[in-house]
This record gives sequence, C-alpha cells and structure tokens, in this order.
Amino acid sequence: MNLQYLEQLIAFEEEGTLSKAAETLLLSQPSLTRNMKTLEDELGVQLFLRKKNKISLTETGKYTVKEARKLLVHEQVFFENVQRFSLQATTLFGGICAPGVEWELKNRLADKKLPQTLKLELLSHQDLVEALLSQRLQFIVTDQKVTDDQVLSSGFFKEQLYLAVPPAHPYALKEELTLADLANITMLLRSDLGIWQPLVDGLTDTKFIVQKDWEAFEELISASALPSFSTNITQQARETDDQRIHIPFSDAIATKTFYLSVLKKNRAILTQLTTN
Amino acid sequence: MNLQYLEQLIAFEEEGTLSKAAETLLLSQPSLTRNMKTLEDELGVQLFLRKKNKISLTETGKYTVKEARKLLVHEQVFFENVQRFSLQATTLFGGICAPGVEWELKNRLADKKLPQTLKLELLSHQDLVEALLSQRLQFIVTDQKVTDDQVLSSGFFKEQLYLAVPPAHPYALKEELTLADLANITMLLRSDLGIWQPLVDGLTDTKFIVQKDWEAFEELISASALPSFSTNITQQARETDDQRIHIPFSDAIATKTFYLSVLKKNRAILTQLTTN
DNA sequence: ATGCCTTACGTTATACGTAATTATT
DNA sequence: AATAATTACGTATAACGTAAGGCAT
Repeated sequence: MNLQYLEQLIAFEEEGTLSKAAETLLLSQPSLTRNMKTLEDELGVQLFLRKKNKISLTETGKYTVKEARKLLVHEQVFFENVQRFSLQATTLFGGICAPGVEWELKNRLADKKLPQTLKLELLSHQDLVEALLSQRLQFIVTDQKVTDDQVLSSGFFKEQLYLAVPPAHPYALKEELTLADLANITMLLRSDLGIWQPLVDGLTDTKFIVQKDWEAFEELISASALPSFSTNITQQARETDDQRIHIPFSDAIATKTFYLSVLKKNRAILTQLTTN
Repeated sequence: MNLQYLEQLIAFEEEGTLSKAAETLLLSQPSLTRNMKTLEDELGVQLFLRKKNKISLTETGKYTVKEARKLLVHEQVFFENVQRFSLQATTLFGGICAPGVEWELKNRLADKKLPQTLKLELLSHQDLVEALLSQRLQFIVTDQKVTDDQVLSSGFFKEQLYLAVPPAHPYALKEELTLADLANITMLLRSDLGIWQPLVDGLTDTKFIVQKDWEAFEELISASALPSFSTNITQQARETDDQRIHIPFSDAIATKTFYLSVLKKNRAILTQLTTN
C-alpha cells in the first residue's frame, strides 16, 4: 500500500474538494482522482460518496482519515528513530573543558581511524558532568576527576605551562622557571585562556598585553621580544616554527592533569579512546 | 517511503543473504540489491556493511529491522481497522429465532433500499439476547419480549396459524377453527417447525405424515387431499398459488407475536427497520 | 460561466529481469 | 566449481500530465 495515497486522502479531507487538494499537493486533479480510486481498491472499502459533481467522504472514509493520520505519525516516528539511532551509532559525542583539549584529542585519534565521527562541545565542568550523567555526552575531558559512583574517571594527559621567549631573552638559557620569576615583567597574553585563567589572575605583579585574535597574536609574537605563555599542547598544535625557546615552570599549579570520564557502563568508549 | 522495501529488509535479516531473501521474495537479486540501496538513500542512513562478496547489517541496520517490524504491524492494524469499520458500517447484523422471520424481514425492507446489507443468524432465544448485549448483533427478532434495562423491545409483527385444506375438504367452508378440530385427523407436516414445534407437540390426537424436504413437501401438498399448516408468512412467501383454502385457528396459542429488540443506544436501528 | 469530477490518451519515470562481471569460499 | 553481490542494459509496469467531456451551481 502506498502511504502517499493516505497523505492525499488526508489532504482531500482538509481541503474539501479534489481540485483544491490536488493543488496543495502539487498534483493534477485527474491523478488525484485515480489515486483515490486505487486506494479504495487496495483497501477494498468504499471511502467516497460520488455524486455527479461532488465527491465526499463516507463514514468509513472519515474513519480511514483518522487512522491514516495515526499511521503516518508512526511512519514519521520510525523515520526519526532510525536517523537518531544512526547518528548515535556513527558519532561520538564528547565534551571538553578547554579548547586545547580538542587539539590533543584529535592528535591522539588521528591514526586510529575511529568508525565514528567526533562531535565535541566546550562546556563548564558542571555542565559537562551533567551532560555525561544524562547521557547526552558519551565522554568528557575535564581538569578534575569526576566523583560519581556511575562514572569512571582516569587520567588522560598532562598539560605543562611554559614561558616562550626569544633566543635573546635573559631567561632563554634557564632550565626551568617559577611563576615568581614573572614578577615585574611585561608579557603578551592571548585571551580565552580557559583553565589557565585562575593561574594568570594570580600573577598580580606581571603586566599583560592582551590580544584576542589568534592570528594577530601570532604576528605579535614573531614581531615582539616580549615573553608569552605556551604549553606542550600549543607547541604541538603550532604548524610553523615560532623560533622561541620554551622553558617549563616548576610550580605545581603550572601542571594540569586532564581526566577522561565515561559512564561505567560505557567503559568500552574509554578503552577505545585510550588504547594504542 | 516504500513499505515493501522494509519487508525486503526484514527478509534479508531473516535469510542472511540477498540471494536467499530475493528467492523467498520472488524477486531477482539485482532488484533486491538496488532496492536496499535506495532504501538506504531514502533513510539517509548506512544499513549495510558491504564487503566484496558479503553484505551484512550494521547496528543501525539491525535497529532499523526492529523498527520496521513495528511499523509494518501498525500498517497491518490500520488495514484491519479500516476493513472492520467498513464491514460494520455497511452491514446490519441481525439475529432471528425462526426461519420464517427472514422472509417477513426481507419483505418489509425490500422497497426501503437500506444502505447496509443484511446479515442474519438463526439462534436460540438465549443466544440471541447474549449476542445483542455483547453487541455482536445489532438487532434481534424473538417471539418473547426481552426484559433487560439496556434493551428496547417492541412488537414487530404477528404470525397467525392456519389450516390449509383443498377446496373439497369438509372444513373448507368454515370461517375459523380451533386446534381441537384437528383431533383424529391425519395431516401433512413439514419438519423444522421452529417456534410452532411446542404447539404441534401438544396435538397428541392428530396423526402427522412428516416430510423434511421443502420441494417434496410442496409436491405432496398439491397431490394430496390431506390438510397442512400454513401461516400468514408462509402464504406471502409462496410464489405459486397452492389452490388451498386457509382457515385461521382462533386459539390464543395459534397467534405468535414477534418482537424486534435493539440496545437502547441503538434506537436508530429500530426506527430504520420499522418506519415506513 | 465557472468550478468540479471523470475519462481518454500519450509520456515519463520507476521498478524489474536477464546477462555479464567480479570476488569469495 | 559454486555462491554472492554488483553493474549494465533493455523492458514492462505504473504514475503522471494534458486535453476533452459532462454535470452542477
């Protein structure tokens, strides 16, 4: 049975005449006439009362319209269910707490050829945990462990803060620095610092020249002699060599550990993302 | 979307290969291949894992099979609902307690051109009442009133018992008879007397020659001089004139009143059958 | 006269089958 | 060799649109 004919029957019920219905259906009247006749034949039921110049629904016809509406809803639900399932099956929905994590994540998965596409969202820690628990996200990456009985949380990677200086800079030869070494100096700073924001906020004795735009910031760095921050992640992410020396900070807070968390029943996802 | 393709998908899931599925579907393999590809396109979803010589369902494919089964059940239910409704709308289901009632009923409705077809069942009084209450039958005709709060029971017609005798018979000139007049005489009797059986059983002083077959009984009547029973209904029903004189019995039990009963909420049916 | 339904007929599009191709067991 | 899926191509079925006819308001 052709479900389109049911839609056409419904259109007739809504429009009142075959002509108008045919118009809204972008179909010729003769076609609609024929289709309704074949629908009657297929159902083996009289749907219409045909007078010379007037066609109307029988009681059976009216009932059929009602039932057809239900059936078409079921068809629509089927359609949506299948597509939703397919989307769920072919994409991994993940959440991250900082933009840099996306770099690291895609780097690690680049040679793995995941069967799913990755869809990442940048959210606050609390939103991430909520989304994970509600199963809207299948995994999240955060800078704190998630303490929940249903959640499996394990260390994923570490991000180490560096000071990036031109080779001529006085700090360029040092093995390592402490944040205290930044007192009374001027630095270039990209805004949107993500997880490093609190650390920067604590550096009250340092002057920052802030630039939001990514490309403008890159230009500033190559043109200026002022130090800037970098991390192991940003160093990997950079394509062009920046000619700078990167010196790690030895302070504990200059090292952030990122945790990968999944629901315990989805342990397979964790394995998939971490093994190899 | 073509529901047949869903059936074909299900057939594939059941058979395991496109070839076998095509065979059970009475379809060529190439057609099935193409159909499954267009189904994928229409759904916008990957249903199959295609290897060189092997095709199998993806997880999405398996899920789609499950959902398709549901949808096809809904389609089947739709189909059956429509047909059941149509049957109910286009046929009046009635019950009668005696074969003669069918004659009378159809006689009365002959010139009315009912929109419904009549479907009659011959049942015992008790079965009739039960069928009416359970709404399996929409009306019943019985020889007793139905005493039930939900039921509307009204007189429909009367059947009067006659003695049918040849013109030369001694009773032929009488205006009326009593059952006592049948003592010590011999009569022709058709079996299957229906509601008149108890009355006949009470006539212990009368001899009966019983004939079951209808046509044979008619022949007997025209050939023999023996009296037989008739009623106003059988007189109407007979096409050929039987050349007999019909004399009514004056006894109270020789008159039966038939009642037409419907559920009170179906009063319209009673009106339909009795008016005009 | 205009609107509505139907019939008739030619055309297009969709679905199918046969045959051939390739790959796997 | 045999089985399985795909590709290619010609054919048949069905759905559609245009045109014409009939009937009603």
